[in-house]
Amino acid sequence: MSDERVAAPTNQRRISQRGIATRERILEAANRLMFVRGVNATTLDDVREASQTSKSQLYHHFADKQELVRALVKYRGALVLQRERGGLERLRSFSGLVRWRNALVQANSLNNGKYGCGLGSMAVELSDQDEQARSMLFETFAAWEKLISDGLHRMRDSGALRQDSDPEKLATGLMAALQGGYLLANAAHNVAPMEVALDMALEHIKSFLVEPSGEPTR
Amino acid sequence: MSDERVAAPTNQRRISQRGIATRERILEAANRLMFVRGVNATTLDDVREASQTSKSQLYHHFADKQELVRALVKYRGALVLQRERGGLERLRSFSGLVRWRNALVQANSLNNGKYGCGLGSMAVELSDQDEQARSMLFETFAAWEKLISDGLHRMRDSGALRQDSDPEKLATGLMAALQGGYLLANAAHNVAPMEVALDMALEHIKSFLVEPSGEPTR
DNA sequence: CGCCGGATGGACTCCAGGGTCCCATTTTCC
DNA sequence: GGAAAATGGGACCCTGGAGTCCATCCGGCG
Repeated sequence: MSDERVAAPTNQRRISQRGIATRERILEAANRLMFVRGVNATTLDDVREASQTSKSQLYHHFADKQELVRALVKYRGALVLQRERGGLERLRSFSGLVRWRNALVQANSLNNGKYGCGLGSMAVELSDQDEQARSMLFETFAAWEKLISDGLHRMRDSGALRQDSDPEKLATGLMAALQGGYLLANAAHNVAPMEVALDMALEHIKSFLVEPSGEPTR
Repeated sequence: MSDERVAAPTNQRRISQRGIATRERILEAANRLMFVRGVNATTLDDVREASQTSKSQLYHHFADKQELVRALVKYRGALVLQRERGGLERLRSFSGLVRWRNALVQANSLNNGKYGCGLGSMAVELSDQDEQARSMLFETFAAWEKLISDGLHRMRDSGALRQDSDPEKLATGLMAALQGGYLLANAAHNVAPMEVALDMALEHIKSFLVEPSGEPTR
């Protein structure tokens, strides 16, 4: 592709603070709306209204709706990774994982399980209709899983996890449990399935601890 | 709402063989198209064309698109449950679970992980925009999980599974792993994550077997 | 064999929502 | 201060796609 267009915030064009702020406001509004209604069910007029901007600004900052959505994928991905970095960067012990699990469950319980995972929902909605979005989401999932597997690697290196454990696979399993948990919780409007799913994954990881701290799970 | 309309295939109105066949053709086409493109990205004209019918027939059999979608939720739910009943009804051993896992993985690998689970995708796409669809999907997931937990109960009763195992929770965990696996596989266009996720869940169940058949997982 | 109501074809309506345009205002830079 | 570009407001255009309508066809039944 010799396409000059860059998904990143316009690079060569002069851009002011005000412009950046507007762009940010649009993304923030799109993020909120598309989180609760889904991408396809959210109209540009909704976004325009919620962001207190106008059509011309939407199209000034984004070529079309697809570009806005792609920008949102980046935006949301960055938010999630930033949040997750906070919770996982220093992961060194099993109890750290439990704390991480609790934070996710609590956050989701505030919505009674509704809406699911910002990334997971987009992945389902977009994977079959926008290859570029799909691949960005894939990358984001990979980065997220890496945060987890890095933590597990640290645990293995420090002797907490058995040498024959496979941090990458454990991380993938945990991520799948998380996403599946989000999905079932959303369908049920209830966090319970998400808890069960995460507990299963943690239990599985626990089984690789060098000295199991007591009984398997609850 | 004292609305008399019933979602079920028209009950009182007389209906001919030909009519039934047409209705079926429409659902079948909608099923196919919406599976690969998603519900919202599929138009009624697409369905009309693919089913070799006409607008008047679509609206003869379904009040509007939403009703068609709800009918599809039922239709697809019935298909999945029927298929799953085949694979799970006689589940009595761990190796039966493994066979079940393999069948799902193989089916999904035919698409390189694309499209995900027919029910899971709908759950994500519809849960936030159609309460009725959401609740039907929830019921279907519950029935599906019950097929699994019934099998696990049989295993527990026969002494294969430990008495202190919780078939319902194990089934939920397995379902979450399956759905999360579908989701990640779809984002990756690759079945691998689904395999890892299912293996994790099976490993977890294995840990409740009365006599573990060897080493934990691979 | 003619009648009736369901089944069907397909043209037509209508509007939500994506996308364009033009002019006003503000900022930036010389 | 003023030209040029960025930012902004919002009316307008236009198409896709949902939903309507009616003439015709068919098949079972008296």
